[in-house]
Parts: sequence; structure tokens; C-alpha cells
Amino acid sequence: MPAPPPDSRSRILAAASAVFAVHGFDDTSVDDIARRAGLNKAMIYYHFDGKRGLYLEILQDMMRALGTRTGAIADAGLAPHDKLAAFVDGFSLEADARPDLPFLMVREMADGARRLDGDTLRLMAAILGNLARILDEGVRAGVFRKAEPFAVYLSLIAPVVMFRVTAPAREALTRERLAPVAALDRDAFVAHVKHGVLASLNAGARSPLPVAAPAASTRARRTTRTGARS
Amino acid sequence: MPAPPPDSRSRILAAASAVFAVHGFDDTSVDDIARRAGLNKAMIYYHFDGKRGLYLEILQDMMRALGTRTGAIADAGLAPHDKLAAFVDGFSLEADARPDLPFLMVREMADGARRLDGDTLRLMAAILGNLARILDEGVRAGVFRKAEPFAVYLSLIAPVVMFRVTAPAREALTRERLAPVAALDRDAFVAHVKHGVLASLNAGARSPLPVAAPAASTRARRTTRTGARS
DNA sequence: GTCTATATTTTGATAGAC
DNA sequence: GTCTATCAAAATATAGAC
Repeated sequence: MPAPPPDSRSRILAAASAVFAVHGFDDTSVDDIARRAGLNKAMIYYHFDGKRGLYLEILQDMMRALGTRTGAIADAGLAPHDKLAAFVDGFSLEADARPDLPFLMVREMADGARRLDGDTLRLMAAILGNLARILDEGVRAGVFRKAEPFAVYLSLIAPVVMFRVTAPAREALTRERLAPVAALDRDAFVAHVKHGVLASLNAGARSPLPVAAPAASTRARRTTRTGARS
Repeated sequence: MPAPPPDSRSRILAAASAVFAVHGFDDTSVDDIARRAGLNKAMIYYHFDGKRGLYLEILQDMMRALGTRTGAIADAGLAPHDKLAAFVDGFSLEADARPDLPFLMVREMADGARRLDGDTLRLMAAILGNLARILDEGVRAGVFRKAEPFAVYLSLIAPVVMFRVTAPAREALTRERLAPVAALDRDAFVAHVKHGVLASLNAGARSPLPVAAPAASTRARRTTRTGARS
């Protein structure tokens, strides 16, 4: 059967997600959302617990989707390396399905996570927990070195998310003929990110690495590379 | 001589940077800035070209500082690997000196770079240009594989910047006892990031890497590592 | 469920005294 | 250079008709 025409509630959710992503929570007016949904302000207060309630519901939907997706990956019958790669792809695929997600995530972080309640935080923690399970499995299998899950999380997810969020800025740089960065290939970029993280998690690699401290001039670089990995 | 007491103009700049970082451009009122600077609204319009003019001046100062710092690194007498590592440290050090910088950068990206003018974009392009020079030198020296400068830029800078920007969210996760991520070591994290990117730029490594496409199951992983690097 | 109308507050910006 | 006073516009939220 064809999808039923969206009811007013889901029309509001879709409109709000788009407008919050582009303008942010504070610069979005309830009227903007209503107009975009083809409804009026009062309908938003009828269906949701105010502007913030609507906002939180959107964020929770997204976090739940990411949690489900990454949970399935952690449970799958794959080698740890492949689970980790799939974890990254999971974010990228989810961002394809919900283009507003990267913007909403980044905005909420920049806002100091001010609006997140316990439920939403729990959903976010579950995503991190799924990654931690993958990493743990890799360590026990002897293919990953021990690493802080959140550090791995950020070094994977931040580039993927910021690739989307910088799209308008890259457009501007290209338009002004300052740097031709608008047309970069998304999948090649994601592959680049996976490559880097997998390399640095390699069980044979040194932990913080010989790269060492800030501004360390040239401290003899001993190429400690035992060849590692089975 | 001790620094002279800051004049009203620089008091406004400092106050505005802090308030913009925490609340964003749109949710910051000119009154907020004035109050924090210990002055009043009219002084802002006396010294600057409105709210947006003030904002752009702050962003340009920061981009100029980053451009100068990374330019000096690109020109320094270091091996390409060390220049690249210093480039990352440069961002981290600049973020130490100006804690508002990561928040302002991320917010402006999420806002679609809406408020950036040609001058500011040029300053941003210069930073990317400095990285491109480092990469190019590494390729010519045979120690880096060829890579898209912006891809390298994002995979280095996004994690470093988001490490700062997620600080409040990490506090909340820790406070709610959902994940103990508040106290992660900053320098260890930066080292982790450098490690990953350097590993993936290694001249001996395969380009997009066998990690390959989304959901690609297990395609035989050939550990192509010729040992490379002089 | 859907709408119009409106109360209340706050905003960016300026005029003009000192 | 620094201030007070104020305007015009826009915001969130609700009351109440249909």
C-alpha cells in the first residue's frame, strides 16, 4: 500500500527538523515551523509540549535510530575491523536518510547540551556503548590496541558529521574561487576516515605514538613499526 | 610595563566573543554583550558596525591568528611529518589561547556560513593553503601519498575542535553517570588524532584502502605495507 | 483537530543629552 | 566617549470560536 498522507503531527516533525537544522533552536520561530508544515502555530502547542518538547522529540527519534543501527552492527557476525567500519558507515547512511541530523547534533553540542534531558542523554550513551563493545571485542581478539572509546568515537564521527556541516561553507569557498572544495566525494572521505582510525587502532601500533608532544622540534623519530597485525 | 587596562573597544570584543560562543549569534542580544563588558548598548554601535560587524571582526581576528601560526609551521625547517603534527598542535594551542574559537567556528559552519564575507573566507582559505603546502612537500619528498587537502584538514581539525565543543555534553553524560567521558586527556586525544592521520597518509598505504564500500562484508584485507618512508 | 486574535516580553537600532 | 530613553518589529504562548 502507498504511504498514507502524513498527518499534521508528522508534518510538524518534518518541518521542525528542517528549520531547526538550518536556523538553530533559538532563531527558529514557532511560526516558521507552522508555516512550513502548512499549518498554524496553535497546532504545535496542541500536539507537542511547546517548542522545546517538539525539539527533544526530534532529537530522540534520531538518537534512537542511531542506537538501533549501531546496536545491530555490534551484534552482527563480523570481524571487529569490519564492525568498526560498519559503525562509521552507519552514521553516514543515517545522515543520508536524515540530512538534518548532523546539523542538529552539532548545534546542540555547541549550545552546551543545554536542552538535553536524561532520556536523550541515555540514548546518546547507548550509541557510545555500542562502539565500546566493538572495541572491547577487538581488544579481546588481539586485533585492536586498548583505546578510550570516546576518543575513537570522536575521531570517527566528528569528521563524518563535519563533512556534512561544512557543505555550505565549502560551497562558499568554491563560489568565491578560493578553494575548490565543494565537490569532494563523500564516500572517499568516509573511507579516508576509516583508514586512519583503523590504522591507529592496529594492535601493533604504539599508543600515543612517537609523534609526541606539541612543538616538539625534531626528537629523533624511531620508526617503531614492528610490522604487527596477524 | 604591565598591560594597560583594556579600553572599551577591546572589552566589547572580549565580552562578545564569550557570549557569542555560548549562546550563538542569534540568541545573543546586544544588551548581553554590553552588560558583560560593563558598558551599554550604544557603545557597541559607536565602536562597531552593528552586531554583525562586531561578530565578523572577532572571527577575522581568530582566522588571522590561525593563518599566521600555521603559515609559520609550513615555512619552518621541519620534516613533513613533523609539520603536519605541528599543524594539529597549532590548532589545539590556539584553542587554548582562545577557548571561544571552536564554538564560534562550529556555530558558523552550522549556520551555513551565512555571515561570512569575502575577507573572512579568504582568511580561512589561507589556513587550508598552508596545510596543502605541507602535504605537497610530503608528496614530493615521497613520504606522503597524494591526498585531498580538505579531507586531511577535516579529519585532523574536526576531532580537535569537537573535542572542545563536546565538553559540556561530556560533563552532562558524566554527571548523569551514563559515561565517564568528562575527564579525558586532551593531549592524549590530540596525539591519537595525529597518529591516525599520519598512518593513513603514509606513502606506503593504499589510497581509499581495502576498508572499501559501506557494508562491504569481508573482502580479503591485503596488508599492503611496503615499509616506505625514507 | 484546526483556526484567528491577542497578551506579554524582548529585540536591534538610533536620537540626543552630557 | 559614554549614557538614558525610546521606537518598531518579532517572539512564545494561550484563549476561545468553530
